[in-house]
Amino acid sequence: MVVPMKSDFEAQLRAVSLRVTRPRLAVLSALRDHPHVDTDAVLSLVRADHPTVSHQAVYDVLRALTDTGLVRRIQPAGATARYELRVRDNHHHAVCRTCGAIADVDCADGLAPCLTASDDHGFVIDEAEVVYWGTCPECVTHSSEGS
Amino acid sequence: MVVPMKSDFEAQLRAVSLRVTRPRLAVLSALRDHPHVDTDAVLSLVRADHPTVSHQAVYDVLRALTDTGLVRRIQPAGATARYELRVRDNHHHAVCRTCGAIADVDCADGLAPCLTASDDHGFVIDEAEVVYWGTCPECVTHSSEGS
DNA sequence: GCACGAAACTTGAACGATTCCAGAAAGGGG
DNA sequence: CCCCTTTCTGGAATCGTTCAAGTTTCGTGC
Repeated sequence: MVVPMKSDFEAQLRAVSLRVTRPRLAVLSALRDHPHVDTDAVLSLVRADHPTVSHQAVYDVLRALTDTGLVRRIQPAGATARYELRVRDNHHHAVCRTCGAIADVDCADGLAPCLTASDDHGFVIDEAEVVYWGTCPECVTHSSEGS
Repeated sequence: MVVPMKSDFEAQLRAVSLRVTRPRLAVLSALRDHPHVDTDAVLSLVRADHPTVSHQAVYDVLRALTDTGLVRRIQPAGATARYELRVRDNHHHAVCRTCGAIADVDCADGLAPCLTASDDHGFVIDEAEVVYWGTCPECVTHSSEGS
């Protein structure tokens, strides 16, 4: 298993000079077990173990973790923010227009596709984010059943 | 000039069976003159000519126009929704992390880059949206000045 | 040119996600 | 073990967006 354990999270936090706190460890654990969850789901998951954690703490923690790069924020248009543990390979996401489900998608062109814009207008680009919009297998099935 | 005129907007609206109303023409004009504006800016622009237009009307119009494909909604993570007149070439956007400025970027690979995910997990993908995150020329200048 | 039904607009309130604030608690270097 | 700073708690405020009721306007058919 390559799944990070509690102690790993502790090391990761210290590595970016963040204090090791219960809420933070709980959030990291929640994200390890449930990728692509939104803030509310994180809160529920965290409270399963630590009922006293405030929603504000979860917002603070998620912000601190995204700012330091431990966690990646995904925010498809029109949906609430979702989070996943940051992994080095820059993979992208397929988002279902119907139910909002998110799946990981590896880069088509090996690494960092389209990272170099043809004409960048002087922008200094550090990341290319790709969202594949479509319909997930389940919703495809359901909609075809209905026809 | 290839800029659409009022009469063109009228034809476009009729083409998608939408009624031709003053608010709709005003919104289209505003977007023609100011690409990448948010709802609030659209409202201001529209009210310059038609002071009585309600904010709700602008939301309705923008929704109707995006639903019918006349207008494209852009919603970078953490920012409010922005809109631009839909153009056929599927171009993408460079977004400044500092000031939120948006610039059009043509596809690096000719058309529709990365539209085919390597493993789509059964998703039926109809669009690949690419956001280039970085720093715009102005913010680059300002930050280097400060150092 | 006029009336009628449906679509669109106005006004105003409600809503959900996120942020701000002040005070209490807890991490961790000395 | 203490103190200072960071973090957390609780609650209110904010922002963008949407919902709802009633009125106006578009555009088709007479």
